Parts: sequence; C-alpha cells; structure tokens
Amino acid sequence: MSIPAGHAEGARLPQPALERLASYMRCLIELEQAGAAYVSSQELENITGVSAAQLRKDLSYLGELGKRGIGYDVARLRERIAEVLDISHEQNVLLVGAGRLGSALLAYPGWRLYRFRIAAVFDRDPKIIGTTIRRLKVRSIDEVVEANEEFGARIGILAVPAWEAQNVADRLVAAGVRGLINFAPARLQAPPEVKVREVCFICELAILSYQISDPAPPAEGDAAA
Amino acid sequence: MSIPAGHAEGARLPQPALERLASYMRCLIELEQAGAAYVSSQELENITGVSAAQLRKDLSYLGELGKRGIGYDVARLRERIAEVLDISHEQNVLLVGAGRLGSALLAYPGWRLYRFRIAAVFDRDPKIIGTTIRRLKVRSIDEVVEANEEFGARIGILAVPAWEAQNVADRLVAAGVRGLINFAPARLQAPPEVKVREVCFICELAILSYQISDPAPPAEGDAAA
DNA sequence: TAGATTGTTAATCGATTAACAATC
DNA sequence: TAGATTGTTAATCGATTAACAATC
Repeated sequence: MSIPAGHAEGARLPQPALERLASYMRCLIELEQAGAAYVSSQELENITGVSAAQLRKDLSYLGELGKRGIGYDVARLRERIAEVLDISHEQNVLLVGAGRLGSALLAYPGWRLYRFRIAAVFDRDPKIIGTTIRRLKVRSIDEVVEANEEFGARIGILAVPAWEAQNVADRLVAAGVRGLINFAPARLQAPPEVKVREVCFICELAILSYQISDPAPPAEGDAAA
Repeated sequence: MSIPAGHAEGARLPQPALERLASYMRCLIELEQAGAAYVSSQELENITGVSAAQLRKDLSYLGELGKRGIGYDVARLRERIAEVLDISHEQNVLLVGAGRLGSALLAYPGWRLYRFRIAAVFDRDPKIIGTTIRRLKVRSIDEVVEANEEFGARIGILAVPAWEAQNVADRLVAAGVRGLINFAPARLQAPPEVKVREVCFICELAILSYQISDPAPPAEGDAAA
C-alpha cells in the first residue's frame, strides 16, 4: 500500500541493473548489521564503486524509496530489493554433487541471509550416498524427481564433474526446477523456459589476466621497439 | 608476422566482448578436442547462444581470423584468443585458503587448459600448514611475500572466510599480485592498479531467482485480480 | 529557512544488430 | 564458377551520465 506500485506488468529490470541490484544486497546487509539507519547514494558509491547517479537510477526501478535530503532507509531498501529479486521468502534449493565443491557450498555462510535453504543434496557415488554432511543426508540422484515433489525447489545447483553435468541437468529439469546454477565446466542444454547461469572460475581468471596485461597484448614479432 | 597487427596500442576490448571471448575459449577447446578443424560463426551461435553477428564482431577485434566461405580455423582461433587474454604462456597463481573451497579449487581440472598453475597454497591454520594437498605443501600465509619472489604470480585467489579477506588481500598485494579473484563474501579494498573480480555465488542465485519469478514480482496488497 | 539528496529528464555514449560487399 | 561465410559498415537500440527541479 505505502510502497509505490513501480513498474507495471511486463516492465522488467534491465539485465545490468539486475546484476548490480543483487550485489547491493550484500552491502546493505552489512550496513544493516553495522546499525546504519540511512545511507545516501554517495555513500553507496564509496562502498560499491558504482556511481551515485547509476545507483539512484537502478533504485528508481524499484519505486521511490529514498527520502530527499536524507538518503535511503537501509532496512527498507534491503527489504525492497529482496522483494523484487523474489528472495523475501524462504526458497528451497537442490544441490547435486557432494564432493569437495558441494561440501564447500554447503558450508557457505550466506545462504540464510538470502533466504535460500539447501533442502537436499544428491550424489551418484554409492560410497557417499547415505552419509551426512552438515546435518543433511546425501541422497541418490535417482531420487531427485521424487524428492522434489516434497521440496518444490525452483533452483538446482550443479557441483558435479563436466561429463555428468548434462545428465544431472536433465534430471533436475525433470524434477521441476526452473533455474540452474552450473559450476561444472560444460555448457548445458536446457529447455528455453529453464534459465541457466554458468559459473566459470577459469573464465574469471582469464578476464583478469587480460585486464592486468600490458596495454598492447598482441605484440607480435617485433617485440622490442 | 602473418597475424594482422589488429588494434593498436591503447585500443582495448570492450568489457562485454572480453567476457564473451573468455567464454568462447572453453567451447573452442572442446571443439579442438573433438577434432573439428573449422567452425563457422553460425555453428558457434548454435553452441554458445551468442549470435553469429555478435561473434564475428567480437572476433574481429582480434584481427582477420576467418576464411570467407569456410569459417574459422579452430586451433588458430583458440590460440589467438589465448594470446589476447594473455594466457598463451604458463602463469603462476597463488591460492590462499586450504579449506573446503580451496581444496575444491585445487582439484579443478581446467587450470592447465588455460595455462594457469597454482604455484603455492597458503593458510593461517597451524593444523593445516605443512600438510600436503594434491602434491602441494600448504604454507603459512606469513610466507606469502617471500614465496612470491620465487613464483612471480600476478594473480591471487582468495578462498578464505569473509573476516580474513581484507587482510589476505593486503598481503597478496604486498606480495606483488596485480589481480585478485575473491570468493569470500566481503568487498575488498585494493589500490587502483590492482584489479579485483568478486565471485559471488549467492548473487548468482539471487539473479536467477528474479529471472524465474513471475512477470509481476512487486505484486503488493491486491494479489488476486 | 538553508542544506542536502533524491528522482527524473535529456544528452551522451557505447554496444548490438542487420545487411551486404568482399572473397575464399 | 557458384555457394558460403567473413569482416565491416551504418542503423538501431539500450545503458550510462550529468544536470537540476522537486522536496525532505
């Protein structure tokens, strides 16, 4: 009621704005924990590196949230972003792969702050199935479709080797997830209604490698000049 | 010599093109392993989802690499992208954090394909220091500056808890790295000449959550209509 | 009120797309 | 040659920026 209706149906966020909004969450959570009541776009610029103008533009997609002369109510802004990202209610997630990476993900401390809950962990290895990691019993991947009737998870995370990724993706889709986070170094095929986000460690390194290389990277033949 | 000089000094890749180029690498490596000699921009569109026009534009930044009527020489294209990303020679990398995530990263199978080599692993925990993970002895983080005199790594990877991240980043910078990959859920301060790439799992989930949410996410009050 | 900061507009900037001449 | 596909151009599209009136 008090929250402005904002963008009407169909009017969605520009992709770059969406990605930045997700990154503002972390920062707002920290500010809130530190007890900050209000924050200005200028202060957010100092913290995030995103310009104040850009920040205000991004936040304006969510409605009129700021107070002129004051700034943004930290808690209210965090809530509103969470609402738009659809992470303002608890959301079950399925994790496939209970190896090193899967275990590391299970231990990740941030899930709760974003209201995600790893509801179940699956693996293919009989030696791992049945064991318990952080209070969660590892199940057989064969049970994933049946299990998700209970959990209703919309997101599945792939932490499996590359050669198993497509098969696991197909099973997760069959289990009804609508989005996949893929940590495996393999490109996934999925039906168009299922969104896939590839997390590519090595690509990050490669991008960084370019960025820290000296200005004329393709120096060929006559290197000295 | 035979390779066109391409963009002159200072003319660098647009950021979106750079990020896509890094992602083409994986695909080209797979094609090469599968024995493909040539690939057309249309075929790459089918594999990567990036439009043929966009692909040709991206690749044109690297020089004239294709053969009209034929397509691109897979091996040559991969080599050229590697050259531009500055991953055509072996590159040492420092890893800090030998916990679950650090171990998972060490086990990652793709490093060699991108010519990265984890030269050394560091941790703070005396119980872990001195142990061996995948043939690599875990060293004390206190040794990082001295150790990198030997390794000359330009990139450091942070796989440590959030509260240690800034301190570790400072030490890595002191050790002479020019780029940081940060897996810790904390925003890092670094001098402007040091590039930082944040890898944020949970942000990926949040973005996906938005993308799979129903078109009118901020339905407030009158939900039924 | 005076000072501060938002939300929005219009201008700028840059990226994507489509089309096609060049050419293998 | 005829068919195919590139590399590049120009047009379109969308995102960023800067400026400022609105207003707390």
